[in-house]
Amino acid sequence: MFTKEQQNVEARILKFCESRGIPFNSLKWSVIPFTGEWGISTSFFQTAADEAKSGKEHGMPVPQRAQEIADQVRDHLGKLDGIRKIEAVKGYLNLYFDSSEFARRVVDEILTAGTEFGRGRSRSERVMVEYAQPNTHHSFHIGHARNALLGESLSRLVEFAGFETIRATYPGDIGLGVITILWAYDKFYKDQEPQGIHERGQWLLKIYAEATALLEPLEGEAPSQKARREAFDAERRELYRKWDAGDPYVRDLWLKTREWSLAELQDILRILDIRMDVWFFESEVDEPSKAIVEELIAKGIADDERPKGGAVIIDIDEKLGLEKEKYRSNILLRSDGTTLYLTKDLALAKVKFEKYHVDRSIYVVDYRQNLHLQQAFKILELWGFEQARKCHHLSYGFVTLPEGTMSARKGRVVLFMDVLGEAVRRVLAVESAKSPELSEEERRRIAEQIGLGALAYSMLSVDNNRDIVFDMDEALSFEGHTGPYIQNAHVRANSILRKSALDPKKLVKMSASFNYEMEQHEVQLINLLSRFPSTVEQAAGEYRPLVMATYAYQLADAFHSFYHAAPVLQNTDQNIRLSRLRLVAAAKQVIASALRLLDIQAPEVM
RNA sequence: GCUCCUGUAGCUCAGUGGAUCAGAGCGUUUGGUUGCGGACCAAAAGGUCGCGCGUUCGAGUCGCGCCAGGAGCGCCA
Repeated sequence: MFTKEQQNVEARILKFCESRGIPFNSLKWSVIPFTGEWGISTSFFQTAADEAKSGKEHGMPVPQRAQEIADQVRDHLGKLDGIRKIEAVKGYLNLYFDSSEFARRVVDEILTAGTEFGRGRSRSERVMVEYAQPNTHHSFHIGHARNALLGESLSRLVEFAGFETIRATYPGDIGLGVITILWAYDKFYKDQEPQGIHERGQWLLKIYAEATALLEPLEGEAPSQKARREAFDAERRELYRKWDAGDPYVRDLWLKTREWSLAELQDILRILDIRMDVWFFESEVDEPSKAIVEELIAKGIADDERPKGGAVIIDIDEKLGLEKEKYRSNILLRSDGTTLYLTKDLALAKVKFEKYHVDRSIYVVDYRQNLHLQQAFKILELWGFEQARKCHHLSYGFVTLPEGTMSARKGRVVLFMDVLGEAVRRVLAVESAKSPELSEEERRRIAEQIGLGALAYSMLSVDNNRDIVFDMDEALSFEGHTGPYIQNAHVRANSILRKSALDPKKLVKMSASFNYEMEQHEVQLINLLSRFPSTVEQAAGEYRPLVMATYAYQLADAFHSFYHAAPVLQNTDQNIRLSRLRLVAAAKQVIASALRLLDIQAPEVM
């Protein structure tokens, strides 16, 4: 917002250095750490160090010389337009803007742009984000929720940063796990079907746990037990073979139960306010992926050991000519010719680029699949697929429970719907006391927004590569560094605006000067508001919703402090009152925008 | 054995391309008569940033080596 002033100053510093024979690299500008005033700063340590290296001796340590240069530059610059004060301290040059002018510019820009404030310039690149890849025939748990929230927040960030964004989901609708459930369902529960979308989905998860128990070797099992287990396993494998061969009975059974899971998934995506553009299914890329393997074999990249009773193998390191093991080797087709997860990912990548014409493809998948995805990308490269380099794995840590890893096989999972239910219960307990005037329906709707806000924020306020140990009390906390704290700032801002009895549209058109002695918290709030656009860019560029989560909290924190320190409606000075009302409107706008980028609702009351 | 991730306050975590941050929340302690909504605010206490070398004018931040925890490594996804 003060780029013109900044460029002007930088040009003058360059000229000054040239005239003194001081070596000059471009300057790095940053905001002055909070001092109650707004400005930018740069330092001359690098300049002084460069100078020393170039052999020009001043007989003083670098920091001292940096301070000397800063002093000289300050004197040289003299008085500048739009700059209220220049100071040289500890090797730094600080430029303080005129606070009133700065505040006016920031607030004007936000109110004029509205929801568009902070949006990046539109770019030609098309980005696909793939997330929400739960297996069907299971149920959506809290780990899937982290993935979905992370992917959705990233999508919103990338989109808002100016890229055309395509959201893609890739449910694992086939594979040995799915077949295992089909087998158990057909064998033990044929033709049964519980009522209710979520009940039905969750029931499949129970069947899965039961089935794996039957199929896993037991400690010291008797010969008869072993025989039974092996017989079951043979049935399961046979079922998979039939599915692969397109057996109508198996396919029908598969489609029917798959639909149960998809209905549940769709409902959860609706609850999370996620609208997918593209639905990929593993089963769809199953056949195409076999064709790719044939090509890899023909090109001599993969080795077909099936004639010898083996599988189709690819030794990536060898083909890449690497001495040390890095990508290792893997199986592309089982010895019976069926595909694996890796195989299908090859075909999927091709579809993404060729059918949807994307320029960049982001995979939101937890870090246990680091090697898997590296292998997939490298195989594509070996195959000659140029866009393999445009594939990025957004690796993140997984969600565990205090008692250990979640395991669908062991039935040890925390289901998303259960957490949501608990969240709503907890919010309602607080809400009925705080907002007795709300209707039952309204209260319920807001409770869900707050509960989901708490959950989403707890997931997104931790950096990608860290594991989360899920703790209900922590995830659903409403106080302090939480989603509801931020939502509450939005509600308070709204409350002030509502009580002002001013038409919001009118308020936007009015002007206010901020030409009074501002409170420190007021300046800090404006300072943070001005940083929203650069925060969007950083978060999107680094694929890190955490950056936005941290910002949103800081902004809400600044607003709460402002709220207590600076009276708005009670202020008798009409100029201050109006300036602050516009500031509150701007803060409300940016808090809402930041929350939206985190896939968190911004309620008007709570 | 190889590869990757993590180690910052009692706990959960921030700390962007080095300097102008050793920080936030929770918990603990203390304040905030009516007040724009107390899901809040103000304040106190609390850390050799796992350890050791190295690079640099300067290292939670970069490099290397250890230690500790986690993850992955051919017919699961």
